[in-house]
Amino acid sequence: MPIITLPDGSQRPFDSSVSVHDVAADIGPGLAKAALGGVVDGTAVDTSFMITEDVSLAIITDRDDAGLELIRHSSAHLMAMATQEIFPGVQVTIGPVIEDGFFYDFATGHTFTPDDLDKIEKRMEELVADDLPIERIVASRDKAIELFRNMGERYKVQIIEDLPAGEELSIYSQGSWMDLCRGPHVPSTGKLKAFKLTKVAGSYWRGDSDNEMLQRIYGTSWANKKQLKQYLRRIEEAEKRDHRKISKKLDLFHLQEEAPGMVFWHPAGWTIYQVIEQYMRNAQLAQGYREIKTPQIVVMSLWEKSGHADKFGDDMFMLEADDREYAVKPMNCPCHVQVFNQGLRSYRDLPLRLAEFGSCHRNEPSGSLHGIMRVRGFTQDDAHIFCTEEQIQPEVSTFIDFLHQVYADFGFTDVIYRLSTRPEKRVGTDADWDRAEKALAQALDAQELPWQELPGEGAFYGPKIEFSLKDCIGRVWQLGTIQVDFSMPGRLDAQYVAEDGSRQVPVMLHRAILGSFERFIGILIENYEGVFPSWLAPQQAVVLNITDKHAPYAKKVEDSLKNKGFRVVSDLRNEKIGFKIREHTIQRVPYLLVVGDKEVESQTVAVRARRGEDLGSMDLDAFSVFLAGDVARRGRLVVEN
RNA sequence: GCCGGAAUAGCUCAGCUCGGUAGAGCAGCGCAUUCGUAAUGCGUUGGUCGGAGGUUCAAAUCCUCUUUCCGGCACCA
Repeated sequence: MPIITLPDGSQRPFDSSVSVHDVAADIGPGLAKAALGGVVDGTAVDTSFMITEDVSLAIITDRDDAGLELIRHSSAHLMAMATQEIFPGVQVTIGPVIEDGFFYDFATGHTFTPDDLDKIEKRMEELVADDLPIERIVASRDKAIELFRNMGERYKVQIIEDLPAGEELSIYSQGSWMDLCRGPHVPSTGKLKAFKLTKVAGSYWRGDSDNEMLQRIYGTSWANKKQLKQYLRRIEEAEKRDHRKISKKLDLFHLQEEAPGMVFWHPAGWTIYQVIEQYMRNAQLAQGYREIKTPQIVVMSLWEKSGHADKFGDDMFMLEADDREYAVKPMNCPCHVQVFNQGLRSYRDLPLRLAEFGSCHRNEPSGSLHGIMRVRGFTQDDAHIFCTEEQIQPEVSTFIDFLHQVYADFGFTDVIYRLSTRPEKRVGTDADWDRAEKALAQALDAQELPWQELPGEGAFYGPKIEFSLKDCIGRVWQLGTIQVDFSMPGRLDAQYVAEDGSRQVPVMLHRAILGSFERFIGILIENYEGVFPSWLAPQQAVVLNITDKHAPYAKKVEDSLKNKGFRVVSDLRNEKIGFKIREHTIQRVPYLLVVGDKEVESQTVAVRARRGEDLGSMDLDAFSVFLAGDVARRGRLVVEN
């Protein structure tokens, strides 16, 4: 006699056990048809799930996120079925749901082409039209192994073999096709109404590059065609924000074959870079950092001593001169320890915060390069804080505050926080790690930040917090970080004299806020879609004359604003005003200052914002005050577009 | 690094399937126009088709190698 409690609190008693579908039908025929699954006491289940006792139940339809997840998961199965029908011999592996879609990894000698995707998609449509019921079968582990072995599915067998013995497994079937799967799934293939296969790519079996490569087909799937269309449009729009495209239009930088992964900054891009660097320099000074500059190229023996040669040797650019081996620095830390080591340090000097806009080079794998987000030559807003163990937590907390202040100035709010903890191979005692991880976790918790732990992902020398942001199409990029290091100061003989006169090894905190200027600017471009707030805009205003006779006045306006420190040019070309406005609007110049007879006469400028808004006429002082206010606001307001 | 795709004028792209002397728009340059808030008109320059080999009477087009880029995977100190 199960009594079922629905999300609205109402209760329905039943005489005997019922399926989720039965309950939906009892509520209404519309819901029965729309039901894709259910949530029973917090667990997602199929519509066929039998309820035998008192439970709470929510019916899942395509209006719920959970419904979309079912649709995507079942879409992955549908794709796998279609693929195996068209390409016999293809083996299935895994096919999970991902953001906005799904993928399935196949093992096959055949290479999937875009044409194949069309064929598979077509077959999927047919299978949807057949409205095949999707059924759940429970089998023992041994039976499942036998079943998939007979089907020739070697990868599935491996997956099952890794599950605990004696476990009951579920197998889902649709028509003649079946797959091992935890489920749940939608009740029939007819529930899948709007999907599209988007791309094919390689992927390693079990994510391990030592294993064979599989072929992954990605797809997206939605509740209806309209949603699918909206999604495709959203992606199309998002791709317009791509920093590689915008940088060409705005002439910010370029990359070329002769220097893969290294940026050629153009005047406009370098202006942005310089503004950011100067901002960070001032901000760090205010936070008690001291700026230093250390060598680009250092002999190998230092990298051997620091441990870099051993662990990252393959990624370092080496060179030889006068029979000595050198490496271009991949990181700044060993050099910073050299600065720390000059002279005798006292506990009174701690925490000592040494900052450098350090240019680093790493020979990153060719396939990992990506615009200016992942490059081989980059500059970090790097700093190392030498401190005592007791100072770790306050330093980390202060740092997080500082980072938030900086990100707010750049208009970033959706920060992803991650704490990477001790890896298997590590240095330092467990007690050290306990304290360091706790210090980092407490610093995050103290600010009530939502963070995710990445167990085992810490550096060998200590745990770290990563601060990441997403790019235009949702790829996550790490920008800021703070890492605790118990190892390097000792390896490189850093010491200070403690209060009791003993020699102690300091702890070192590695930290960066922007991460690298290159990646940060890449994210910034995509975030603003090239419409930079005034404080970052390469040109803050352009003076436009109506005809030649207004040129001297335009020049005067330009000079006057330049003298006040603004980035201003005048466009005195013999072109119609509409033409010039169009060009500079496309170039995203925040303010266009038009000068004609009226303005010369009244000694003003007619101000137009890049969005097209007419801000009216102002005299130069008024405009200067206005622009200065705009600049001072930085990115803290949502900018116009 | 691995799997797949791509590379043609400064930019965006067509031509490649089926080999027969390389094309458009924009930009640039010249001339005219002196104009009030997102494209004035006319004329015109410009490419050994990423690079190296090969097949062929003939290669942007077919084949091989290679570089770089793009999408994933792996990596990311």
